[in-house]
Amino acid sequence: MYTDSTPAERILAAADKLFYTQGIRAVGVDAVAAEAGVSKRTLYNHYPSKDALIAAYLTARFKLVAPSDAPAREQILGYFDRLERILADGSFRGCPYVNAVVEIGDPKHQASGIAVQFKEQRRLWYRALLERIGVRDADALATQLQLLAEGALAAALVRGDPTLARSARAAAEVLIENALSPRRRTRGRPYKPRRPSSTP
Amino acid sequence: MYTDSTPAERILAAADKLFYTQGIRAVGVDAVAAEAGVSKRTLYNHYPSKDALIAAYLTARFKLVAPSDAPAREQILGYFDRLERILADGSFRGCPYVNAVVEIGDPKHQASGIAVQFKEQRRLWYRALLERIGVRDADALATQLQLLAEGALAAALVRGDPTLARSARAAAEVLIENALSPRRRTRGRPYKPRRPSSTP
DNA sequence: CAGCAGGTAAACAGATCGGTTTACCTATCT
DNA sequence: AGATAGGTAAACCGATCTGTTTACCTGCTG
Repeated sequence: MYTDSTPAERILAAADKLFYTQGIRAVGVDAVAAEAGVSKRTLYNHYPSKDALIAAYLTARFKLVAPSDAPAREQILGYFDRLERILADGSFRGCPYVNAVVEIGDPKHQASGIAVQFKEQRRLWYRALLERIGVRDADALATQLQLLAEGALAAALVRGDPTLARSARAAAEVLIENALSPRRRTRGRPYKPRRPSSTP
Repeated sequence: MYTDSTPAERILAAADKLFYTQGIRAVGVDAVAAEAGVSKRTLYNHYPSKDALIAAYLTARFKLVAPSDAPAREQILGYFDRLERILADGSFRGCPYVNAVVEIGDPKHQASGIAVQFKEQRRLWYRALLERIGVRDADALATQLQLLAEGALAAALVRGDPTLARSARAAAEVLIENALSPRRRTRGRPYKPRRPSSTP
């Protein structure tokens, strides 16, 4: 398995597959070595510890969104479309960074730092595109769009429903639209007398 | 510790504390028994297996949102305010249901079903309130608000930033507002068939 | 050809896990 | 008083985990 590549590459590919699909704690180094078709000794020659292998696994997942010259708004919404396909994939098992933080527990672990870096990098990707669209407060909106995507990942993991990406996309459209249109109303909105609460 | 209560209660309280703050897989049954001030034999008398204890732990966390006769909109936004306090708490460690699904991995495990039930129950709570407000498509909006809350939990776990709850709340306000106001025509922005973009 | 870097296979060490068993103890109820 | 239910404490079992070690093998390269 994973022939035609260096041992280090095969080990990393095996770790990626097993760590993601089965969980970091559920997979032992023996299983990674076996999947890579490599002896345990060789694995420890390339990665001094399982923690180092975990860090390498997370760093290798650190892929930038492919740059595109499509309209910024389309790029953002296209990301949510891609998300739906990711959620529908049978091997989807949540966000690898969130999972790593959950599984490892220790916030001092290197994995947590890598996760934070990844999330911030992606947030800046949103923000740059939103600035090109010319929305109000691109920074705050970037955070909100990321919350939607993050929520879709977590919720789809629990529910197994890929269409949640479409819900997130629809919400993202509303938020972007709102940040484009002229301010409509001040925050403290007048109190509307509510109906008698007798009937739920 | 946990005196003045039955053994079963003490065991459950200990499991809740340890499972949530340190993770399900990181905590052994010996640790739970010790924390509960109970022998391992007694623990297994009350819960036949660790899996059963996990299920009991998740079920016990199954708390309804306290019913209130405050205006529905206030209740929803108040929930996001409470969320910020939860995220700011030093012992916050993410959503216990998502964490359990991630840590256990197996979708056939009882814990997954409990998690799904909890999420759906909460979604229905949103939906009932939204219907009282009289928004368009309360069902879809309930899902979206839940995505925001879920995203805030996951993002705050990796970033450690409680103000993400405020970002989620602001987004929720916009979405609710949008679902209340009469349909707006998109300003000269005709629908364009979306084109899938490439890799993450 | 000699040497060596880097590989395999497998045993090993020490720890921890879920779960069981043994032996003993103590409060309560008829 | 004596049986019983339910508790403690601790040893034990077999499996599994990370990481190390031993012994051997193989393909380059000077």
